[in-house]
Amino acid sequence: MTTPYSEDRLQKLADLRAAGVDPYPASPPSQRECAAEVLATFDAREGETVTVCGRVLGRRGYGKLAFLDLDDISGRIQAVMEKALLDEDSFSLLKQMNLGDFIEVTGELKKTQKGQPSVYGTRMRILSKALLDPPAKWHGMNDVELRARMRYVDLFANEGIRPHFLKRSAILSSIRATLTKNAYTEVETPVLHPVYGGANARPFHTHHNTLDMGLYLRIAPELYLKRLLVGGMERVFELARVFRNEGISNRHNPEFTMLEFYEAYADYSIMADRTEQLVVDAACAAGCEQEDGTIQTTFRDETFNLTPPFNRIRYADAFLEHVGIEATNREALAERIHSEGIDISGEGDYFWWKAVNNLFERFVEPQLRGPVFVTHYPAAICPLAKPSPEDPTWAERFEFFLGGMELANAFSELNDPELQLENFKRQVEDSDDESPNEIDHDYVRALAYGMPPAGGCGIGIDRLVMILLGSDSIRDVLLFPLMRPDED
RNA sequence: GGGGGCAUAACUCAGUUGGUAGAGUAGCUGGCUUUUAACCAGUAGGUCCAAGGUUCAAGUCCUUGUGCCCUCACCA
Repeated sequence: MTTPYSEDRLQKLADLRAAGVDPYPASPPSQRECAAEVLATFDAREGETVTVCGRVLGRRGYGKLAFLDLDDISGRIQAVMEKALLDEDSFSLLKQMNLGDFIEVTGELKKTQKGQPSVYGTRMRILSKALLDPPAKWHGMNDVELRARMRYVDLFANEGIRPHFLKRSAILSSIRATLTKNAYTEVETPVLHPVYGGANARPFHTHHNTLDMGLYLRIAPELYLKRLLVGGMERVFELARVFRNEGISNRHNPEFTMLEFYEAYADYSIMADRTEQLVVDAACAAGCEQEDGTIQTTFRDETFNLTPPFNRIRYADAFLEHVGIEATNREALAERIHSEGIDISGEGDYFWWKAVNNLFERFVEPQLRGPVFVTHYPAAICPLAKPSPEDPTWAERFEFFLGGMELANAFSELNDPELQLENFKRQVEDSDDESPNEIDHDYVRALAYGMPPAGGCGIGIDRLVMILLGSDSIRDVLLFPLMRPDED
């Protein structure tokens, strides 16, 4: 999509240069103030001379007078360009200016006849000449494809987009604050993994030239973060960009952000407390607090009450309620699995419970509007979780559901190196294309040095942001979602 | 990967049973000293996503391809 620059803009650029004006000057404005700051203090400062900068997004011109709307991150301010007040060079510059250009205006704070606080320019300077037209001012840029491909235009042409992404940023800050407040340390672990693990997903492959070795982009930071528990770092978290070579949908992007946090001497239940606090704090940071003190968000036409505490139910109980069969009733389940046309693709516990879980996903999960913690998952499908002491059929694990989506997944972390090795071996034997096909022996060795009992949790941050901001698609909360390149 | 939908000017969109391409905004020219979607007059702007096909004639119908959207599958 090569868009040739318009003739007239190129002409104006040439005219500027011919007049000895640098259209892309190096020197920054010396005493620049932002629009919101000027407007907030306007009444007290009327008559003062200030300098404001911004992108020209509106212009209403007269013969010897023009009104310009200057847009900066804080807001918009009107500059009045009156021939009688401006120096001659500045007034003639108006001719060479287009919508979309960045300019600097110095002038006196004064209200217009209609009472609008404005800067009456005495001097103007071009800061950056735009060669492409901004989208139509009233309609903005609507096409979702264009908006995502050219987010740089979306951000300035569509109202509300910058605040929207600033809220995502506020949620991330809130997460860091909540965890730091609880004595967690933020860490960074490798993105390039020689062996992939910590989740079931197909990885991206890459290659290191000098070492001549294959590498994977991480599908989860889990196994490295738990190595840190072995090393004695008791509370760690990582806001990790992870990569999964899977389908793309309105809730899946090949790279996404996952928060993982691990805490020694904690278990899945304490992690549920932490998750609750993280979600509540993030919701407040996103502005979900209501006047009556409740915390609410509306996502896909459904309103969710995030006022703590969140419900907790057992997997087996939810299963019985929505499927109508005891999760341990093998005979009845076998019949149901068969009648639903679900394949049991192999022998043994793993495949059996995978089929049972298939029923759970199909009949229970859609009912879980949330916020709700589902606890005690079948141990056979939880190779990294500690089996429950009361009944090893179940693992000390929860998944957290909100807005009909799985948002978080947590365990009491398995720290028995021999059991872990067994689980890894079974995983590799049963490898069905999704699960890791190689054993991470270094991780097992780390466990053998002793890992304290610990709880760990992973939260899908993009989905959390979607729900808190009421965005229907993951693409609306990613600045640059993955797209096929357009030909050009 | 399966099914469905969309693709027309820089942006937002019209375009009838197939008959030779339209508007608003942005741009350009002129006018205008209080507008805020400024206004008035004029002007310019198109490989109708691409390639084939049917037809006297295709933006419109058919086939294939490309991109995006929705949906199902997959993604614990």
